[in-house]
Amino acid sequence: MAKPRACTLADVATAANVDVSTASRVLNNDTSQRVAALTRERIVAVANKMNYRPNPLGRGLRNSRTYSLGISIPQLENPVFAQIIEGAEMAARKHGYSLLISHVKNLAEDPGAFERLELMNRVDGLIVSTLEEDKFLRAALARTSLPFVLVNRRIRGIVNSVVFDGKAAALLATERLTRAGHRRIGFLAGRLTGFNGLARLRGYREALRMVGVSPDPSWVVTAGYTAEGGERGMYQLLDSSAQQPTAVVASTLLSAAGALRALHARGVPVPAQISIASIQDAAIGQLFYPQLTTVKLPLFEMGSIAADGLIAILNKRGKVVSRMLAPLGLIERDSVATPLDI
Amino acid sequence: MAKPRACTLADVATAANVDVSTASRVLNNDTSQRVAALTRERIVAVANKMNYRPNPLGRGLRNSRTYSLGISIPQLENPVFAQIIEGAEMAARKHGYSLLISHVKNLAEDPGAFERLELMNRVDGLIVSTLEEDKFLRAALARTSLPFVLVNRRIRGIVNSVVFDGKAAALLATERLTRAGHRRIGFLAGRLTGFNGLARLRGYREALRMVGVSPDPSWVVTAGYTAEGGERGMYQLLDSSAQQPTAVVASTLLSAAGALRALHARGVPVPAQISIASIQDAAIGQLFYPQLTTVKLPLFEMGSIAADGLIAILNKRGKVVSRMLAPLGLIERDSVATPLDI
DNA sequence: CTGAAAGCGCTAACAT
DNA sequence: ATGTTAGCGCTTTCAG
Repeated sequence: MAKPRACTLADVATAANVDVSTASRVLNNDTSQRVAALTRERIVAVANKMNYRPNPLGRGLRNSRTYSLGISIPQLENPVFAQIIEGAEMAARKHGYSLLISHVKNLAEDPGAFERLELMNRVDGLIVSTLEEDKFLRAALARTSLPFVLVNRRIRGIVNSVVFDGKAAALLATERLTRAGHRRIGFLAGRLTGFNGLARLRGYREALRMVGVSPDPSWVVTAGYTAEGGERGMYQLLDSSAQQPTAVVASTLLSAAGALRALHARGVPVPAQISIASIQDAAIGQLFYPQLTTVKLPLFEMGSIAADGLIAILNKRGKVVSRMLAPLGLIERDSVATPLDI
Repeated sequence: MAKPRACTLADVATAANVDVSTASRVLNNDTSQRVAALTRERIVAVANKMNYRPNPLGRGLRNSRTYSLGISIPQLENPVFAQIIEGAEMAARKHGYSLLISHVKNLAEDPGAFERLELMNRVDGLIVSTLEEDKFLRAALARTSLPFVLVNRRIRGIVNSVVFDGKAAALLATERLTRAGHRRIGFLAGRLTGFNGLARLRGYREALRMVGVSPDPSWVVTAGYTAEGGERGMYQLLDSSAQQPTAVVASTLLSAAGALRALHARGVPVPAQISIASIQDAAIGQLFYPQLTTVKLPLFEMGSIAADGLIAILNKRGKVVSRMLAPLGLIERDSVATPLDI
């Protein structure tokens, strides 16, 4: 109802019969100087009644801060990133920060993306989620002097990062398959280099070793982070191996979906002939056919921890944020069955 | 490479041996006062060399503008909205604006969402995409004095809106089905009130009339905008009608996906026994099984036109933006076949 | 054609 | 315990 006329600190101060500086002190809980309890209450009351909101521009100009964080996301259409964004947004808002979502499609071709966020948008810090190779990420990061934290990525020499335990996640997914009786299990890797790719590969291998299987190298295939990659990878698995796998672990939801598409195209029944378990979950996992059995990841938490940590660093309340979160467990749906030939 | 030291207008002015006011005039193409061609070139050259970017805070404080637009989105996980966002972001960036994406889940429970965007984030204008009922939307809009444009929504008394031609889209989808020979066609409506719901319903009816069919009311079912809604709607269609439809038009991708799930659960083969055509397309349309035949919508364009128009209004270069865009055509995939009983 | 100066809203060092 | 003041970076009268 109340027409939100721009109400400034000066308005509040006048109405409360104090100087702006006093009002500022009170409203910022400045402890360095005491102010009479009565005055304080009066100011707070007036500010509330007038629905005062500090102008982030004035405040930002003064403090050289914008109270906004940038989050760089590689795929807007991928629902998995929506969870990271939601987590980051919630945490940012809790601290009075806002979140600028930036769709950074290709760091290799556009290495100035972060620099733009710094120079043009003046965000105070960066939450970086990316699928790019290390060298491109490093190059883009080198162009900015902004504090940042990596989400779902760990690279040498960069300490601020929030990741999930990829090995544990892959182990969970693969174990689900071995538990069902599978022994010839394919692996759709995102990439076979770097922390993320390697961790998941190790989890996959360990789960196989635990049941006495030494994985055939031809079962491991690079599929990238798209449905097309998953589809190609699945075809490769179907065509190349003498001993066709009876089950597949997919590194991401999208590659699992792509694999499903390849399987449908070939008329391979899932899970009757080939089972699939995916690392990563999102609501659409329930919309594929069959509905995907997945490992649920703490994506929301990663986003919120990254934002929390970044804000702590900005406010000198923290020095680093380096976390590895455990997967949230297995979501049993319909893409896993016992192998035919057991 | 270049460490982006914060370079201010004063720095540029000093380096170019002019006053900040002159530099400001040149860099803003201020035509009200002429400045020597030589000085102008010198300033521009220096600004480029120093990689000068105006500080949006200083500029914003002075002009009471933030040069940022807010876009309110009801579902972050729904890939369809990603296209609107991308369009809006592109257009905003082209004009030097940035886009603040705000996930507004529930306007009914949180009618202050837009007001917050105005007061706390100080965006200059709002692009509003929502699935809420008119009255909640109106209530939330009434709380803010920001200029706004509705995307994918047209309601009485509000002129700024960018929509697609829902009737044409529904017609396209339904016609695809009648062309295949279907006559008993169900319709999963989002809602049966308001511009959007009604337009699509009309398109559906018209397509049926064109082949001499008067639609049975029991074929039309309200499914909302979620997969769950689509699933429920499909069950309803399957169970309630004496004359079960041989095909279904879904108002949205998500409701189509939900319908698919219901059909799979009942063991109904798609498209052999029941065909589906969906209004709305996104990349995941190719990941469902069967891959969905859809009507492609100008979602990206709607986002960019909305942003363009809003910025024009903010800069007094325009008064209103009111557009209805034609659907982008039918994407033929695998969810439509000829009916069994023809 | 260019410079000087005020002021947007806010905070913090410095008075009182 | 509270007020005064300067200044963050920018644009825009107003002078010259």
